[in-house]
Amino acid sequence: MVSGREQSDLEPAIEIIEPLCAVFRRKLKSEGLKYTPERAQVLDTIVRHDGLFDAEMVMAKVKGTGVRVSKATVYRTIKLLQEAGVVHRVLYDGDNAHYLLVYGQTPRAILIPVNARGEPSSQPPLVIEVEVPGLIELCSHAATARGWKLRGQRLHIFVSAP
Amino acid sequence: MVSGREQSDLEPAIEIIEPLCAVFRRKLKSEGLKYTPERAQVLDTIVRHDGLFDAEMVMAKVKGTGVRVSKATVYRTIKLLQEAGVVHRVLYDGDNAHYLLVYGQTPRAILIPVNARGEPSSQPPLVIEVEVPGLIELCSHAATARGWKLRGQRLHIFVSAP
DNA sequence: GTCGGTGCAAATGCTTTGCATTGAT
DNA sequence: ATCAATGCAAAGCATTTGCACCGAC
Repeated sequence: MVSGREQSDLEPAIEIIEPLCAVFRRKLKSEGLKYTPERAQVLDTIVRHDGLFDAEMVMAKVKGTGVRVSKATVYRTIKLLQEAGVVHRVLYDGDNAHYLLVYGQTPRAILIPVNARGEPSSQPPLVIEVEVPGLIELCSHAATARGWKLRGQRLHIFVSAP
Repeated sequence: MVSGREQSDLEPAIEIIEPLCAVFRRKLKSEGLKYTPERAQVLDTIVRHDGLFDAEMVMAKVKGTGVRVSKATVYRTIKLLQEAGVVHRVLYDGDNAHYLLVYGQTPRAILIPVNARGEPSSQPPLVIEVEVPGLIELCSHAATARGWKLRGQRLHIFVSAP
């Protein structure tokens, strides 16, 4: 039980929307782009959504707010957010792209439900925080040993019903 | 320098094509499907290719062998190979699906070159074997703790030029 | 008042599918 | 001989783009 939280899946978002918004606005300004109500609404919707999301989800949630945003703008805004480093694209099955809001730390792992054949199931994937001791050092070593620089890592864990 | 190997990128494939082919034929037979020259050629081409591949690569390589195989058949065969557990689909950027030949063990990690912005670069990803001590136990624990069974895991390591 | 932004619809590109013909068992 | 497989071309689908009008700076 978490103390002092009324709406557990909304509160965390509120706390981080300001810095994220600041990063986004800074990126826009630095490129002579504009902070429009549509872009604000898309970012807000994404921040309030916990876990992975895709363009369709954002479309649907934005529609609920009364702000009208087109498909094209959703895609265009997500791309801008990626460039700002606020959103990462995560592909975990064959249908469509999913995205992940990141603030500061990159999340540790994604649980991806699959069926017995290893095909993605209809269940949504789950972003989890798994502490893998020494993982970053190990990845960093693997990268530098091959002449690269580590930019990030993500662990995909495929799971099925027991 | 590897001793006793004349064609380093072809030899390993030769050793494993037989068991893989056997698995594939067993799967086909068990479902009343047929082992056709086209399917044989696609599997052979994939086995001879080291690392990740996509449909286009297979198309191009098959074309070089003289056996004529259509795009549709390549896709259909890859799907069958996935069902047989011989090929895994791996998505690492937004353009098209890539696949990985697996025999026995699941490979450890994939190095994914990205640019400074985190976007996928034009460089092809690299399948590497990284030993992460305790990783499987850790994934297994993360899965079972949430009521799932571990089916596999894959580490994506994002790298860029130093 | 200027650009850049938006919505719409058309375009794109990978992947899948319907259908008539071909071929493995 | 039968029933599935193939090739082709058309269909599907997520994502992108061109363009005319709109609005943030």
